[in-house]
Amino acid sequence: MINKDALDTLQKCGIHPSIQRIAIMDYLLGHPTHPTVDEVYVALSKEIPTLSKTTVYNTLRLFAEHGAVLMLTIDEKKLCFDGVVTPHAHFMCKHCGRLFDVMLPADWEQIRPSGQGYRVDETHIYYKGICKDCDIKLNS
Amino acid sequence: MINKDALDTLQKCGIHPSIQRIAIMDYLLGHPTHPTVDEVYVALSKEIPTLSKTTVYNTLRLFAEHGAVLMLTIDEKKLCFDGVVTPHAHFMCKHCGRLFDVMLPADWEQIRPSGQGYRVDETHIYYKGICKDCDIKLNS
DNA sequence: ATTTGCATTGGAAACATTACAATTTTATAC
DNA sequence: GTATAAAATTGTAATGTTTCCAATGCAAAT
Repeated sequence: MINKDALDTLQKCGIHPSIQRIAIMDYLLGHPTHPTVDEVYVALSKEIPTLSKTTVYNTLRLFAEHGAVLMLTIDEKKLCFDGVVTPHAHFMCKHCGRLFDVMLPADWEQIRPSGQGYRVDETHIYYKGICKDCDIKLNS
Repeated sequence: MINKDALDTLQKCGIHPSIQRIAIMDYLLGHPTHPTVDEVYVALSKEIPTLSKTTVYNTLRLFAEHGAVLMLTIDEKKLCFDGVVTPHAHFMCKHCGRLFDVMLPADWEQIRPSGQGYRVDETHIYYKGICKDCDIKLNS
């Protein structure tokens, strides 16, 4: 049952399930490539021909508001979504544009701005540079 | 001479100065509030009535490419610019939307993606939550 | 079966960003 | 200082993305 995880995630986050919502969550969980709204829309249009892009926008925003997905604003040209919500950081290759998940030391989330009265809900860490593949290509 | 710092910055970054470029850099240095393209444009239109928004776009992109300013993609609704390029982190208040500068944790440079062959050029750290002012307002 | 309240749809509108050709400004050479 | 070439700026048009909204569809509750 491929949709089981998707449904579980929605329920755990208090999001009312629907065909579209399950399909979108399922797509995110099955494609950990940080897709954009358009990528999700194009891919799912095949299974759900009536799917509206507005629904994808609404649904992904809803998911993000409920903490069911992460909204990534790393690349200024495109907004990406990540179905993996366990704490991790990202690396964006400035050459190929791909976005990678990276592990960080276990305690990095404890690092906080101190003494200014900020109530921190989310910590975001990302890096930009050149990935391994592109580094090899560029040096050959 | 208010424009001295702006001119110095441009020259240090190898950017050919012009009236518009100096004014835009001067504005960023004098307004550490992380303005958007539009805010810069509206503010500077008063002094330079012929200023084109295209110029503001081109100039800020040029600055960012030369490392003269930081492009901040923290808020998905708006792209902001920061004239302070010394390493620091940011805090965005989800209630009032303001963006604050915060000190980086002392050991931020230790926190790196390790062993995956990534060549890291930039490190970005930011937090989201509720700022002191809004926290007080919300609890009263 | 009817009502009520969300969710979805699709087209239109709003908005942000970029492309480009014309113009102006600045730099360089004479 | 003038002529020439190069670069920067401008304004409009084009593009692309995101949101709005009214109509429709669906599902749970009575």
